[in-house]
Parts: sequence; C-alpha cells; structure tokens
Amino acid sequence: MPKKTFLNLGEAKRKQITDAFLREFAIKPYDDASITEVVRGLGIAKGSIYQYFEDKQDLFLFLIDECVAVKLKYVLTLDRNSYPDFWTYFRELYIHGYEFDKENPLQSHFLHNLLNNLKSQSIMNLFNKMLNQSILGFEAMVNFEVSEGLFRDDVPPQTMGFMLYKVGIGIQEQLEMAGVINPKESIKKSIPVYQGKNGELLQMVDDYIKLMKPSFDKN
Amino acid sequence: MPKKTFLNLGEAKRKQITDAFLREFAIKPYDDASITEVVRGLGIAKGSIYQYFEDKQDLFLFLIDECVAVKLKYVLTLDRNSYPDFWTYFRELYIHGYEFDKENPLQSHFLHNLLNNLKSQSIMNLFNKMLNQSILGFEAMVNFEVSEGLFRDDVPPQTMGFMLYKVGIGIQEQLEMAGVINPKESIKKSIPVYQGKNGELLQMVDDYIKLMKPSFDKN
DNA sequence: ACTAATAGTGACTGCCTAGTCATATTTATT
DNA sequence: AATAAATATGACTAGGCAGTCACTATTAGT
Repeated sequence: MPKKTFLNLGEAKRKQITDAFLREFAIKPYDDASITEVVRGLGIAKGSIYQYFEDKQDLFLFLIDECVAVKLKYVLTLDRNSYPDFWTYFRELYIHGYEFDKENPLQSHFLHNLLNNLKSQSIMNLFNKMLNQSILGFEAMVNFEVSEGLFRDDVPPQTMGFMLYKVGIGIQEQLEMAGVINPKESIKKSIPVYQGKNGELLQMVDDYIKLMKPSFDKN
Repeated sequence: MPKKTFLNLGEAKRKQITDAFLREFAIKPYDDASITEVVRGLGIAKGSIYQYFEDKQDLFLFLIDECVAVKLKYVLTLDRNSYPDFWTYFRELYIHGYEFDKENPLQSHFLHNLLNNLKSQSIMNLFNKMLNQSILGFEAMVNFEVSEGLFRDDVPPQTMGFMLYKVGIGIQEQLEMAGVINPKESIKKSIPVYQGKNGELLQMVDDYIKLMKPSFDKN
C-alpha cells in the first residue's frame, strides 16, 4: 500500500509518477526495472519515491492493483448467463479486452509484461500467488460448464482450466510472434497494442475456439 | 564456443565446472546467475572462467548446446513413422523425456529453467531465436499430419503448432502447480524432477491428448 | 506573520556484478 | 635441468542498484 503522502499528491502528479513506473515495469523484468532511472526521467528526487512507497515491492504491488482494477471494470460487466454458450462468452471477453487495451494502453502494456516480470528472483513469492489466482478463475469457469452438463467430465477440470489459461495467454503471444502486434514498439509510442488489429485478434480467437470447442463440449 | 583451454581440461574438472554452472542457471534467471558465486563454490579463481570462455553469454550458450545435444539423443531416436498416429508418437516423446530426466537430472533442470532464463534483459536476442526454433519444430509436425490428411486443415497449422508447444510446456507447469513435481527441491537434492512420478506424468499427457485429439484429428 | 506539519531532496552507504591483467604457478619440451 | 608454453590467480576497475537520512522547502493553520 502506498503511504498517505502519495495519496495526498495532486491527481496530475500522481498520474505522472504512476505512468512513468508503469512504462518502466512494462518493458523490464522486476529486478531490472530501475527506480533510479525512472526518477531521473521524472526529474524528481529518489528519496521522494520512498516518501510515497515503503519500498520497490510496495510500489510494484500498487501498480498491479491499479491495472487489475481497471481491467476488471471491462471484464466483470460480462455475465456468462447472457450468452448461449461458453465460447460466445469467451469471445466477448476478448472484445472487451480489446476495448481495455484501446482505452488504457499503459495499463495494458504493464499487464502484458506482468508474467515475465514476476519471474524475477526477489518476488518469486508473489509469482505463485498471482498465477494461481488467474488459473483458478479459468478453473471456476470450467467447473460451471461441467456442472451445467455443457463440458465433458472425463477430464479433470483443472486440466481444462489450465489449458484455457494457457491459450488465453498464447493468443497474445502468437500474434506477437506473427508480427501482427508489437508490444515493445507500442509501449515506446504509447499507443494501444491491438489498435486497428481487432480483426486479426478475433480471427485468432475464433481459430482457437474452433480448436477447443469440439474437445471441451460434451459430445 | 568455449576456448580450447576449456577443452584441454581433464574430463573430471570440465564436468565439475559445467555441472556447477548448470546448477546455477537452473535456479536463476540469466542476469541473476552469478559467476562470482559459482567460482566461490568451486574454489577456483574467477579469472579461470575467462580462460575457458569468452564471456558469460559464451558460457551460457555452451550450456544450452550441451543440454540440447543430450536431450536430442533421447528424442531423435523416435520416428513418427513407427507409430500408428501422431498421439502415440506424442506420448512416446514424453516417455523418452522421462528417461532423459532420470538419467540426466542436471541437464533436465537446466532445460526446465531455460525459458524463464531467456527472459532476461541482456539476452533478449537469444530468446526469440530459441523460441522460434522450438515452435517451428511443432509446426513441422502439424504440417506433416495435415499433409497426410490426418489433421484438420481449416485452422492455420501455425495455430495448431503453437498450441501443441504451449501444451508441451504446460504439462510440466501444471504438474508443478499441482505439487506432483517440485523442480526447485529436486535441483537442491540433485535428483530427477519426475523420479517415480512416471504415472502422474503420463496420466496428464493422456488427459491432454484426450483434450486435443478430437479437435486436431480430421473428422 | 509565525509556527507546525508535511513534502521534497540528493549525497551517501552498503552491496552486488562482469570482466581485466600483471603476476605466479604448473606442465611440456628440449 | 633449463627453457618455453600453457594455466591459474585474485585484487582491481567501472558500473549498477535499493534504500537512508539529515537537511531544505513548501504548505496549512492560527
């Protein structure tokens, strides 16, 4: 949690600082991200950061919370019950993810890099926690479908959940490898990752749905 | 490439040094792995390492080559044509991977961590190269099956290849998350990761095959 | 205008690293 | 045994970092 000094800051300055660190952590693993460098860029004293946050990890956790909160606003508006099947819902999640990226590029960049970021030595403990949380989310979705008799029940739901999770991340990775998106460039230019690539994104989502639906659905 | 000084070393000493670095790189990202610390453990001078290798990256590439070479000996003996379908072949790859792990725990540990390892700042260039290579391997497998009319052809083979690749890694990750294997502990104790967990490993492989086969196979 | 509280500063500490190089030791050759 | 070649050494350089703290500057309250 940030200290109250940080919360007392004017909106503008708080945003300026937050954004600068989002940018730093969006392009480097945690241990390589340098507070020294960011404050240099911001033109403020290093000591100030330690008026705002307990330490580097406190700052990092704040950034995670901020970004997750923003993203959830886009995702939690969706209700599985409004859709005829899981896959329509799954597809819709990506459409809203696209909107999130478009309207909050910085937060999107940060979350893109979060998984790599967490692999650093000094925050291994966080890594497992965060990972588990996301995976449990997918597992819960699967459990729901199974309980409704819509997904097969002869494969452990953990395995199906894990696969969904992996595919979820994979879509973004594959688009990057194919050169459709270029997060690193987008970060430099502060533009959304998927800007204008809505079609390619959904095409890939549809391909993956084609690839999972026959296996996940009952019968 | 190591310098010839390293190759002139007696087998025992060469192995001792190689093993020590395998251990270090098996538990830390590239940038965190410390030559200083390893030589301290080995009781040799730091300068010696620079008689053997050009620099840290040269050493690291040597370790990769070594481990990959050993692993390939286990995998390349398999011939797709000896199996009735892709999935039998796929399963067999894991059985041989298990043998590799059992007989070469150190190399197995190192390769387990390689993906995280490559995420470090100073070797980003290597990362894409290595990644592409593995994925192309899976893509080639898919292309073969498609050309034989055994896999569907209405989804880009890149997508199917990528999914196979992701699942390939995912199996190991999920076993770790489920607590079946504990690579970090295994490394400490210098014992194989999958030792005695043959059953659990193959069970999960079979689950994933169940989950992919209906989607990948033609009709 | 004066005091008290709050915020901002940057030189400094302590710690770590990869890589160098002049020197010392060991091994091979004559 | 004496010389030459090959190895091994570790103090040292140059650089990086998070975090501290005595001090200064600003703001708020009276």
